[in-house]
Amino acid sequence: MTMNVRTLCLGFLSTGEASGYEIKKGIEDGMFSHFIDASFGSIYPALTQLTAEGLLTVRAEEQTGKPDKKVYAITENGRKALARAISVLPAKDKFKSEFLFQMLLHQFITPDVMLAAIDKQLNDLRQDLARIAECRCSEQPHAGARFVADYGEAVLTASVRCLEEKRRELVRQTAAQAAE
Amino acid sequence: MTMNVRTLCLGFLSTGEASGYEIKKGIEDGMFSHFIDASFGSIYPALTQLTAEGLLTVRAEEQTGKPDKKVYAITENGRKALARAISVLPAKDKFKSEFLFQMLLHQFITPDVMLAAIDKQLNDLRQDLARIAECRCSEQPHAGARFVADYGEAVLTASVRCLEEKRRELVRQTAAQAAE
DNA sequence: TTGACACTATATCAGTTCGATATATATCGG
DNA sequence: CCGATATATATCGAACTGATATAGTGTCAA
Repeated sequence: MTMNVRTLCLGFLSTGEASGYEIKKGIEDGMFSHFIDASFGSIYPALTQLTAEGLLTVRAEEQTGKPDKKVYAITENGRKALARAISVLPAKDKFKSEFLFQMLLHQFITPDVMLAAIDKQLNDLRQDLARIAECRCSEQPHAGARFVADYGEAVLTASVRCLEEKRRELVRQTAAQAAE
Repeated sequence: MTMNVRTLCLGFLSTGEASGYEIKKGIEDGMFSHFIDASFGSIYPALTQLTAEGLLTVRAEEQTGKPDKKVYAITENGRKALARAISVLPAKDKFKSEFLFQMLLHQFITPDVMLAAIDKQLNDLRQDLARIAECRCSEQPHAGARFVADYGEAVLTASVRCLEEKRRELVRQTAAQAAE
């Protein structure tokens, strides 16, 4: 699967036309955000390239009260390229966590730093859960959206539960050591 | 948190000396693998740089039956730099999944491609679970290792359960449509 | 015995992506 | 009127991946 920013843009635009800015925001806030991210520095060049290849069309749109924008739309060739790119066995998921790195090397940090990290992590996870719930309400829930929402919710809920237990354990231990 | 390959190497070497090759293998097979990855192309330059800065020491070791290797060990300054790097609030977790991208855009793929993708994903998840169980047995389980193992196991188990249900649902639907 | 393959080991490099920054326009609150 | 925030596009250095090169050693079947 050729999973790069190009394919991501094609995927996003398969649901409707949008500008580079709107793609970035849409990826951050919508269903894509659970498992993908992309920066302006990769989106804008990708859109220019895809347009040059005839997989997208551009249209300059003047706006009142906002800067003008370039609205991109997917072409028939673009849809074919998208279908081709995602009809391959997917690569393995990639997960990067500074938090777990910190937890594994906990002997190098103080208990209060550790507790702060856990609380931050719990907060991040709960925000993600809230965003999924929001997507469920706002977007029309076709089968694909329901799939990724259910999957994301299952994973995040399990993470929160595990972390809450770990947190209780840590507080208990710290209190016990302070009592000595 | 300055979480880059440099910090990763310092973290790995905090548990004992190793060569660049051993670091790569250790990251792939051990506890680090659940939440981090790094390539030779980033590890080797990082080790050279860290050594030049006095955070590591090198020692050439001749081997019989294998090519010679450069064994790196962390210095006192290296431990300090590591402690400094991980005593900061961690950045948010990053999760990339081609699989979920495919599932979100399921209308562009055929049911058999979808089923193959789900089976591959289930297989990947189960392999990860097996690796965690293996780490639990082989490595001496200090608190940090138990933390990341429990966390990883909770997340992966939830993923597998969710996916198994989704798979059953899909098979049921496909059979129903074929019967029409 | 030789050729294919796999493992150990280090190194480099093109291509991709991130994160920061620059630039511009417009709205809104103080 | 100033500063903050939002919309919008673009660029660029730094970091990282994935592929490739190089080289020594072991194994195993044809």
